[in-house]
Amino acid sequence: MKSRDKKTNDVPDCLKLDNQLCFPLYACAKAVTHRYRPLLDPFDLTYTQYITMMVLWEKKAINVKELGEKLYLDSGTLTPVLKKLESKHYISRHRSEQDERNLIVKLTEEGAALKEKIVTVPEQMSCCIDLTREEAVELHKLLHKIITTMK
Amino acid sequence: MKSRDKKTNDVPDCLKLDNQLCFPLYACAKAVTHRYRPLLDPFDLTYTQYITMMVLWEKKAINVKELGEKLYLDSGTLTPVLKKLESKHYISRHRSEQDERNLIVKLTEEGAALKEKIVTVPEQMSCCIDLTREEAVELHKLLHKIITTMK
DNA sequence: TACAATTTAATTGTTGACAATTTAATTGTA
DNA sequence: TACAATTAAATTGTCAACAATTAAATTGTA
Repeated sequence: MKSRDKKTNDVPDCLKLDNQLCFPLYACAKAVTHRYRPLLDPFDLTYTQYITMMVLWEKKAINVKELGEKLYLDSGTLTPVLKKLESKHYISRHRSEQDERNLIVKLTEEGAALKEKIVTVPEQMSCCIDLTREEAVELHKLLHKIITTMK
Repeated sequence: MKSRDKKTNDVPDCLKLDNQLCFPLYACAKAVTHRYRPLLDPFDLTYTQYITMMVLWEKKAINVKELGEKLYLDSGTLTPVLKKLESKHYISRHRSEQDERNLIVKLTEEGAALKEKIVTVPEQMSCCIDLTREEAVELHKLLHKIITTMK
């Protein structure tokens, strides 16, 4: 029924969009990110800028490399994101004095203060993801399993 | 333990990257798409081009609107993707004679032939996603639940 | 110490994603 | 029929993602 050669409409099952795991994953990630937009607009943040801020709320100072490891992003993506956040006065960017290769990113007061206002965002998001607590935990577990084995 | 106000390191739990569902989703989708790259390179296809071809292998002719509904993409994304696929001679693009607003996308012979060669790709992918059959089914179910409730 | 190797960010170039707008064709209706 | 409203795709502009390369600082070692 699900072998490679079994065909309906002369396409192997494994080449059908809906039989793949990757496509729902891709579609779902886009749909969720999309939902963030109206929630983040009032704070003048994009989703990528938001997750960058999340790292900083947990860790006041961090360099680009370490930030990239947490977010799975490289400096090519992060440099412009960080410059944007700096221009919004949410973060500061300075070279480390010990090692000038490192760029240290820090929250500004304004950036730190944002944390208090923005807690409504994850609350609103979890509302519109219509899963039970158990389903959410299960999904989280499965996603992490893939992420760790992929790395 | 997981209330909004419960804090460790003075960040509410709900604002921690790893407590969110959206971030693992985003990270996982990127990791999987990334894995496609070396598999698709020999066919000179990007992931987006690949899923576009998948729709066409199932449905020989389709217009941009319908294609966009299947892939959750708009014409702003699809127009350049389709032009690229056309330049690679995998598809043809023609206006419908009945309604000139519609652009009809069709497989070329070369594009149709690609299907036979590319079946190894989903096979290789399913190998490197380290889930049991049951886990994969469960993940698929959960993702679809989110996608449908989000739309 | 000198200089090769490594490390860190930034830059460049390509592709993707999407909002907002534009253009052209078709449909609805006064 | 005339023309307003709608529809489909393309265009424009912005941000994101990532490979590959570059520039600068640091580290390792002959």
